[in-house]
Amino acid sequence: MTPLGYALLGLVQMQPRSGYALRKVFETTPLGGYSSSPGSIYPALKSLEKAALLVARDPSGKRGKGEYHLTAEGERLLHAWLASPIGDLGEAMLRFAFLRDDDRDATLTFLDAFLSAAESELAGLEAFLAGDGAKDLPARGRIAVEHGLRQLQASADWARWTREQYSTD
Amino acid sequence: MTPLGYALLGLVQMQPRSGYALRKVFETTPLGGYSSSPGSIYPALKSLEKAALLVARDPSGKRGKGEYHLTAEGERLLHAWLASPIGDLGEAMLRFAFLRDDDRDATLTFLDAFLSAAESELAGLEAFLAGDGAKDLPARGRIAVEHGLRQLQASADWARWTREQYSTD
DNA sequence: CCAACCATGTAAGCTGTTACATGATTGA
DNA sequence: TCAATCATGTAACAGCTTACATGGTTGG
Repeated sequence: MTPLGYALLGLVQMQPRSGYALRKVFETTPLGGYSSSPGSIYPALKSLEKAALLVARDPSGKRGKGEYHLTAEGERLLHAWLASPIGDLGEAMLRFAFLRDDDRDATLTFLDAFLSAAESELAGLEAFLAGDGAKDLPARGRIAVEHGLRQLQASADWARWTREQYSTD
Repeated sequence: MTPLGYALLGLVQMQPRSGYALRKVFETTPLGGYSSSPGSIYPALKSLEKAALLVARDPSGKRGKGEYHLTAEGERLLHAWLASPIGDLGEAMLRFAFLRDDDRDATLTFLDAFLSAAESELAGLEAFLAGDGAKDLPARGRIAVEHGLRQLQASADWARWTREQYSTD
């Protein structure tokens, strides 16, 4: 399963949509970073259908092939993904976008894990700068790494800020 | 040309290196994000060689195939890339890492362009949040977009901070 | 001498990009 | 009626990932 696949499952879970409607979401929102154009979305939908994670139903009138719905298996897979340990921070943000709105516990757990991951990556970059590995990079490389540090700090800040919004205690 | 290709050209321009040495750089620095393992690097080197952007020379002793050097064409292409207009910010950071250390003008030009690009993306995200496009995203989607805003702000801050370091006036 | 590292590759498979193709329907 | 948009696809190609394969050399 690719990120695009999970994004499609997540959008369909929010509400059943046709392939075209899904395509539009990617064209008109920042989700667009995960795809572009029919050439990726339709084949991806087809493969999700073949894997029995989605089904197309109820063509209204005779146009198109109807709207996609999650199968039980698709739902299972989506939730497993949402609950899986955090690896890549970018993928984690995609997951966050599809976390259930009402599940405060899952949200807080996620944010804690996200924060840990960001802090651990931060520590890694700092160790790299402190060590001698940086000698293989050009002089500008260190400044580029500084950019990475700031990005990770922003991620960590976001996690702390968001956590406060969600914790009622 | 892929980002990996440019990264290889840039590293070779810094100093001639063998395929193995290049591989090590990717394994031990944050540049690793652009590649992984022999399966991508060696084929990429081969294609750069076939395109006459790199040549392997001077096998010291009989081990390996020697070190890669830039051809005139390779150097031309690398510099064209370094000077090209900024599209993707991630790719732009890779370029920054390989900008010539002594070229203050190019650096300042780059940083200005980078800042503009970041600010323009910021404006885009803010417009998206203000508009009605956000209705297609789940509730958490807006908070995820907030993360994107913070990332772009961090990029813009980095550019301003770095610009100050480099401007002597 | 044996493990670790030097050093380079190949092959299968999946995904995504780009570009093209098709036909229906709606609004001006 | 003509352009735009709805709606869905296919085909060629490039690139990366994973996994496997192969030998030489150095250090303990």
